[in-house]
Amino acid sequence: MTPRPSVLSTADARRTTVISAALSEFALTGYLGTTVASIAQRADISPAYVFKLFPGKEPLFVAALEECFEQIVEALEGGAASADEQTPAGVLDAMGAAYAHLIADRRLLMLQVHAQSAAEVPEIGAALRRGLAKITLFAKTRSGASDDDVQRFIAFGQLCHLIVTTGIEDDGSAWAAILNRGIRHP
Amino acid sequence: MTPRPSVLSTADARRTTVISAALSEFALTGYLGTTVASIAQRADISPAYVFKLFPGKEPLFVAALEECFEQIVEALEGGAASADEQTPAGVLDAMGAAYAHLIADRRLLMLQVHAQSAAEVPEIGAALRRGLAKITLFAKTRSGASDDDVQRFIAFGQLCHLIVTTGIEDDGSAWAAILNRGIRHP
DNA sequence: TGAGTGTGTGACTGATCAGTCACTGATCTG
DNA sequence: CAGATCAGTGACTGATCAGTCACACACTCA
Repeated sequence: MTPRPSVLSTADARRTTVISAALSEFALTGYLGTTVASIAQRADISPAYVFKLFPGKEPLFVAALEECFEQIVEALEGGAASADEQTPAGVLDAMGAAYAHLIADRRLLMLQVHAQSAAEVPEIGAALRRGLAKITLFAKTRSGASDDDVQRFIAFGQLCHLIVTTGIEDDGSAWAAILNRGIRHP
Repeated sequence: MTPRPSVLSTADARRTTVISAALSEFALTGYLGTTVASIAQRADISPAYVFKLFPGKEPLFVAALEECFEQIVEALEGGAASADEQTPAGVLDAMGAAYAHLIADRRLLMLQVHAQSAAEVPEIGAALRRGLAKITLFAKTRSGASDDDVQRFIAFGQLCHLIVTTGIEDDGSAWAAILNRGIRHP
């Protein structure tokens, strides 16, 4: 794209850019559906250099997924901090609202869905479990809610993913309305 | 495989076999990760003939997904019929148990997960919505439960999908135990 | 029996893509 | 300034795969 890089970056700075580009691209087209070339293009570097920064496509996906979960936990932290009432229910609700707000652009949500589909790849499955563990434990310890409530929190998060992937947020038909009940989406 | 087909099948019978093979293969490796050749091999025919029976890979996935939802609704029907008490809660619970039993082999569950990941493909997204609509409406009308209860039914189904794709059914760690609470899996 | 129809395949093609390699040019250090 | 190190790329390869096509073999029925 840019004819010549006027200034060279450090490899670490590039890696950050590439992870961000990878997050966007993988979220759009999934693990197998995304080419390293498309990530490189979004990051404004050559495909060859992507392979010099990361050992392969799979570690790149894992890095993007880890970044994704980091951003989610951050958002949950922020939400919890700004909860009106610091009761278990209040905090959990505020975290739900923060999550709903965070996934407005759908990148973080879609990447999780694609990761589930690619979980047979050992490293991806492991990264998914680590992220899920982080979120679950954080929700539990930060809110102090019961195990049942935390489970429900995650379950409705998954329902939210289904609603978005199927694109029925604004579907008014009877069945869609049942699933959309009380789900926040900005 | 078989050196020569001793007897020819009708195209319709072959189509049924191919759809079943496609269901298994797509469930294992997803939409993009599955080759038509692997489906053909499982169905014991040549890849070329698969393309004579179906116009392409995508319609084949859609057919498999439709078969998947048909089997699920059937199972829910069976479960509901055998409910101990025909109250909304009783019927919904029996349907949950039937679903848990049905997805023991994970093919139907994994195909749904992969379909979510491939929902950007218009025909696949549409098939996914149709199936979800069928299940939701059936759960609602057959059980007569409240919208909230039906929504919860679907949400916990999605949680169940997450548990299976991440493989934490038998994980005893604290966070996994929270998600596994009271989830039936045979 | 022979022509027509339906079942089924081997061998190909054209495109795509992860990953490699030899190389260029910029920056840093002594 | 020398030479070492680091950022970055173009051009390639080897493999894979959806889809095609010409053809072969099996049934059917007049």
